[in-house]
Amino acid sequence: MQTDGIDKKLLALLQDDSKRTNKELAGKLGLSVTAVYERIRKLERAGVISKYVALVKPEKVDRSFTAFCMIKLVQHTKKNVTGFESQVAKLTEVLEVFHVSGEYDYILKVMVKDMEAYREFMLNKLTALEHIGSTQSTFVINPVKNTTVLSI
Amino acid sequence: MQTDGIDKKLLALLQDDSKRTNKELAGKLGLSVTAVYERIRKLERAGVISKYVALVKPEKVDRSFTAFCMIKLVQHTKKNVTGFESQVAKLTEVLEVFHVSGEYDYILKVMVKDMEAYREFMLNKLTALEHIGSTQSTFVINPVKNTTVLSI
DNA sequence: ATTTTTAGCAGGTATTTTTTCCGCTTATGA
DNA sequence: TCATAAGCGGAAAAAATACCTGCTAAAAAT
Repeated sequence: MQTDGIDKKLLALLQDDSKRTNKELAGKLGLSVTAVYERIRKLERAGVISKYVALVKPEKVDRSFTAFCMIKLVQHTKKNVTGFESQVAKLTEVLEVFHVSGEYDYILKVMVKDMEAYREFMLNKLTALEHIGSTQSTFVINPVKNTTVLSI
Repeated sequence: MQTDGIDKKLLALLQDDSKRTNKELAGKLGLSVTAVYERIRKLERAGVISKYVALVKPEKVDRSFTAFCMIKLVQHTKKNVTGFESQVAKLTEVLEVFHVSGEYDYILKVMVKDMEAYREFMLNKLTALEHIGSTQSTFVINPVKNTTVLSI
């Protein structure tokens, strides 16, 4: 499918606040409510919009300690890779996992309550996984920006 | 405010899919529609739920090339830091910016179309910023997990 | 060049959902 | 023990979504 300028604006608005009503969107876009409705349905069906979610403030639920954990595997067999990936993806403290180029194999973004919780996470959850060679942790001093918005 | 077990379940459900109706939530939680409605309002007012957003699939809008960019500043004066932070936060290609401990000062998550777009971004946008000492880029080979859900 | 087809949109309506109101019950504290 | 407040359920009102019909303009076909 192709997205025109109106679709781009619509996506920007919905990425910023998905609770806007079709009426409000129609006003901002200069369209009728029906037109907005159909454009949104089309974007959903095409998979451009993958889901709608509520975002929770980390500090309100004791998850404001963020760390990046870089990981090297011991050996890169296919079995090791898929095994490690499926296991690490299950850890709820780990919000993001990326297989990356460079010195380390994986970058993990981990969110927990505090340093003590991070220590426990490393000890009992992460290093309990098989195939891990070495790790290196980098701690977030200040989250300057953290958005889900893709500017299109 | 304090959140009980039902609130935790409710937050889990809304973080997964904010389009669930109060009726559906009421069924899953064993409450009335009104009770669900009031719990959600309370979580919103307390700032536990910060916002509702639509998530867009990167590959559908030509933003599936992801890189982490580590940055060192030339000098750590307060002016440099706040200047750099406010400028880098404006770049739409940069979804996340963290001031971190360790060898580098900042970690950026950058999403663009492809390597060529990344090269242009580095050349024209990022290194155009003042105060940057050195950078190091790490490229994502495979995004294994990428969620916004805080498990509470 | 003319007709046919299709895509996108507006207006109206039915359906669903959200929001509000009211009263009941239970826990809390004076 | 009584007063107060918090949380909940049910019902009604308000609002939003989903659907239907028909119009128009652009694209495709003859």
